[in-house]
Amino acid sequence: MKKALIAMSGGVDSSLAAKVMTDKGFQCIGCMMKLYENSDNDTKVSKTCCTLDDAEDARAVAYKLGMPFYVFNFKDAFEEKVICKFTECYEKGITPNPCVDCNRYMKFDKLYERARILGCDYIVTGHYAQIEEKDGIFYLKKAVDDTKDQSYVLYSLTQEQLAHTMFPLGEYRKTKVRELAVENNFINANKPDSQDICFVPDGDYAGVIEKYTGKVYKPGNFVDTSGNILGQHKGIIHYTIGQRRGLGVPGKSSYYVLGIRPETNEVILGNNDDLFTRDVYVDDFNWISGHVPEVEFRCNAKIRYRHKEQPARVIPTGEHSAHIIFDEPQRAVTPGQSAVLYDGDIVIGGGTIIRRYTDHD
RNA sequence: UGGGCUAUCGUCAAGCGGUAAGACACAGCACUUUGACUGCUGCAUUCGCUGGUUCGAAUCCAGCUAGCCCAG
Repeated sequence: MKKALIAMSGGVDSSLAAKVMTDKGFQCIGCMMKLYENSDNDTKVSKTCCTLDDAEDARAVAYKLGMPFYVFNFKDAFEEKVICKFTECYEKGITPNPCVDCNRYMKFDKLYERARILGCDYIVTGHYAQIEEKDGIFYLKKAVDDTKDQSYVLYSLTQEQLAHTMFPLGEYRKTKVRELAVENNFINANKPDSQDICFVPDGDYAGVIEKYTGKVYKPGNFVDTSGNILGQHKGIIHYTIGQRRGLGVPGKSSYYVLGIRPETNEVILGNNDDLFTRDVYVDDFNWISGHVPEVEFRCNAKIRYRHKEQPARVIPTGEHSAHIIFDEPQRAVTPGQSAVLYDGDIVIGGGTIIRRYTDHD
C-alpha cells in the first residue's frame, strides 16, 4: 500500500484532500507545519493557516479519517526562507510573493524531505491543480475549477517533486468540495477560505516588517517622472508598483506608483497609463519539463496570481532566465512577482520578475 | 493701511437669490491562498467672520479678517 503525507492547514480543502486519499486506499499520515508564532492572536476570524484552532480542526479531521496527525515545527526554516526574504524584498523596493516561496521552500522542500523520512511515497496538498504523467514526463496542469486554479503558485516544482506529489482536488470544483465536507460532517466544512498573507493576519504587512526587523523606515519623497516632489511617503516598504490607495496625494486624477528607488528613498508616481509595458524579464526560472527550450516560442503568460493570462512571445535567455514579450502591454509589471507560462492548461514554467532599469525607476 | 482681486469638505473646484455638483484624497465593505488593481457604499444642515437687504442668500450690500497682485 502506498503511503501519503497529507499537508493539512485546518481548512476545508486540505481536509477533503485527506478524505479523497483515504478513499483511494492510501495509507495516510496527516500533518501540519508550524510556521510561525501566533499565540497573541486572539481567536478572531481565522484568516491564517496554523493557529491552535486550525491545528485542532486538522487534527479532528485526521482523527475522523483514522489517520495519525503530526505537527512539524518549521518555524526556523520559514523565518529564513519566507519571512526574511519577504522583508528583504520590500526593503529593496521589490514586491515578493510569499505564497510562492512557501510552496517552494516549505511544502515541497522541507515537508517533502520529512515525507521521505517517514517513508511516504507522496506528499499531498489541497491545492487546486493537476499533475499528469506522459511518456515519463510529469506535467503540472491547471485545475478543473478554473476559478480556483492555483497552478500559478506551484510553478517551481521539479520533475522529482511532481513525481511524488498529488493534488487530489485538481479535478473537483470548490462548490463540490464544500458539499462533500458538509456530507462528511467535517468540523471546518463552512470555515471561510484563507486569504491574505498567513503571517500577516491583520493585513498590515508593513507593520509586521517593522516589528520583525526592529527598523524604522524613513519617510521620503513622492516624485513625478520629472522629479517634482508631490508629497511625502511613509517609507518605501509601504508601496508596490501599480498601487493607488494609501498614497494620500491629491491630484487632478488618481496617482499610481510607477516605480520605487531604494537608493534615493523615492517613490515615483504617475498616471495609470504610464503603467503598461510589454517586456518582462524573468530570473530563477524553472522549466517544469526540466529542459530549456532552445528557441523562442509563443504561449500565454501570467504576471500575478489574479492576472488573466495573456499571449506572449518567450525568449529563453539562459538556464534559468527568460525574456517575455507580451502581445499587448500589461499593467504594472512588478519585480518580485512571478511570471508563469502556460501552454493551454499546462504550466511550462515560471520565474521571478526582475528589476530592469526603465525610465520610471 | 493707495488701488485691484480672492476667500465653498484634507486638496482642487462647481455654484451667479430658491434652499451645497464633481474630481482627488480618506474610511468601510466586496473581490482574493501574495502585494496590488478593480467594484460598491460613505464623506460640508454648511459656504472666512459680523451685521444688513429679502418670504428666502454661498450667491446682493456694509464692515472686519486673511491671502494674492499692482503701485510704493
